[in-house]
Amino acid sequence: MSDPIRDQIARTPKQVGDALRRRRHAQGLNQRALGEKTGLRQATISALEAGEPGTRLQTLFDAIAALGLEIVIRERTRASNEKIEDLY
Amino acid sequence: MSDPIRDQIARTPKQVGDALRRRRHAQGLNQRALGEKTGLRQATISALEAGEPGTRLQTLFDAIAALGLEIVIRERTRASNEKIEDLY
DNA sequence: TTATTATATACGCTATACCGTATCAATCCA
DNA sequence: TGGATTGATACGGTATAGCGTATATAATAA
Repeated sequence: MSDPIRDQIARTPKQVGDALRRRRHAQGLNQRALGEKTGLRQATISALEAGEPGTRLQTLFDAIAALGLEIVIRERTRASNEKIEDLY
Repeated sequence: MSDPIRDQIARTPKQVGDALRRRRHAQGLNQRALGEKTGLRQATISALEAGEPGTRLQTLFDAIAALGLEIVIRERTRASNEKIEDLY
């Protein structure tokens, strides 16, 4: 089964931003460094991590790639429902 | 482990679009119907599925939610690398 | 505290998403 | 073959992302 530690479920841009920020910190990078790896401004990384809903998909995938991540699209599960709700 | 049938790996907006289109078809919906569920135009669904890189994150999550899906962010794996490369 | 680093925010600019509406093109069946 | 459905594309409009640059605030270390 999937790894609940390293697999981050996201249903909103905000949750995506939070997950990316955790990954970036785990790699010891600051926003400027990630910006350099992706060709994006530090301010753009800031907006992405803040969960700005208007962020472009390309911006997300630029960050995903630079952090060595990938996205999985799957059906919502009961288990993941519960975990998500715990966050509120 | 994760389900390779239902879990769709995406590293690009195009792959996201392809995955969403498969899910929509599996649910017997057309773009207009999904547009109504999400409050988006049929043309916007078309662009999302076409993998337009400028698509807004909110648009993605509107569709994700309407299709009963969720996103997982995880580290790239060797296995998933191979699967992705097989597509080309 | 003070210096340093990290992140958030601002301004003017260009590019483009998404809107409503409409049409065109392709696919599907009867 | 021909009508219906589906998806792609167009136009003028408004809203906003991301740009370079700069600064302000926040967090951390000395």
